[in-house]
Amino acid sequence: MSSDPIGFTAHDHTHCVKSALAAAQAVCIQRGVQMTPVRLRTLEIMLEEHAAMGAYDVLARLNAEGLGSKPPVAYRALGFLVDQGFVHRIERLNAFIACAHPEDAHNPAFMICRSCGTVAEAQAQSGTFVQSAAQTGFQIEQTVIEAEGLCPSCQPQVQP
Amino acid sequence: MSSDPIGFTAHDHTHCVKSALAAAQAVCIQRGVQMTPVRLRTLEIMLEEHAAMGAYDVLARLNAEGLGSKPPVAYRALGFLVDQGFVHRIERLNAFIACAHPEDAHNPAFMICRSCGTVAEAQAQSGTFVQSAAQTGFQIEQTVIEAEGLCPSCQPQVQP
DNA sequence: GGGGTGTATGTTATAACATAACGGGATGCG
DNA sequence: CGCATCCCGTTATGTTATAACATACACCCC
Ligand SMILES: [Zn+2]
Ligand SMILES: [Zn+2]
Ligand SMILES: [Zn+2]
Ligand SMILES: [Zn+2]
Repeated sequence: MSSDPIGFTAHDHTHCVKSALAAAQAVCIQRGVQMTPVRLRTLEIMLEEHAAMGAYDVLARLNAEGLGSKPPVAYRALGFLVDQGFVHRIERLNAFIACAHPEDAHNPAFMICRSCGTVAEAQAQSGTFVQSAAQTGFQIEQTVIEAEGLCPSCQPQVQP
Repeated sequence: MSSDPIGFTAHDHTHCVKSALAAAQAVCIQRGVQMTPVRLRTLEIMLEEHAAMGAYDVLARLNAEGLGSKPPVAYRALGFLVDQGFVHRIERLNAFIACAHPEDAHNPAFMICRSCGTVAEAQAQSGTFVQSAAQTGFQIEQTVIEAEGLCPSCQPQVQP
């Protein structure tokens, strides 16, 4: 049983990988899309790592297991997982991360620590930005909400 | 006198380039930083174009005028302009765009039309996302707010 | 079984984006 | 002058992403 950080708080992590994989497979069956070995293993890697990974990092892991060595292999698997909502893309980092709560559809938002690189997923709420977009007649299909800063662990301590 | 789209509405555009350049130069003097020829011309290009441009697009324009042909020239000039707030980076597009209202410091937000590529700049307001970030103790330094969708001109018309 | 269709993979090559590192010229200052 | 700093130019390389083409396989229909 491992205890790894998710978000910025520690949590038991071993079982959630397995359950997330099982849930994803169930969703794929329900949607009539295929969770193939490469896609499944890619998702498993993302879940185990539980951190932002570049496509080439993922590719290296896949390659080490004989599942493909060329960029399109990783990009296609990641593209599928992003389309299905199991993985999110972090534009700011040109990287990917497993969804922290894939239960239901959502607009993700991220907090990226510039010091330790940890990425936490939150919910994006519709603020005045979305309202003003609607006012101008712009039809939003997708939003990118990413905040960069310092996570609690990386902030300078006030009292020594 | 030209009339080009800014945001999603037409507007007179000729004079605002000159005034924005003058304003930027004044700000540089005030801050004690140098608005050099390469930087100035880069900003002018961004203002004239008034659209998201890749660094290599900018570089091509600079090169055509003998102002530099190698990537670092463009990236350095753009980096300076971004640091000073005259230009914003669009993460989603790996591109840059001149600030639409550089008068005062602000957190920009963007609406990106996936059909025609137009990018409009809006103001990012602190919504519940920022609040929840504060709750978790995350200290935000910078935000990326980008919406992708269809601009008014590119939406399918309801009535023929 | 043969033939058509669609999806997923594998592979090559290249496009597109970005930076490290070095050297040189201008400027300012003690 | 000697030195620091900033800006610029260039070489080389690193990093991220996709176009384009070929192959494999499952599936359905006849
Ligand atoms: Zn998510
Ligand atoms: Zn941190
Ligand atoms: Zn702006
Ligand atoms: Zn449009």
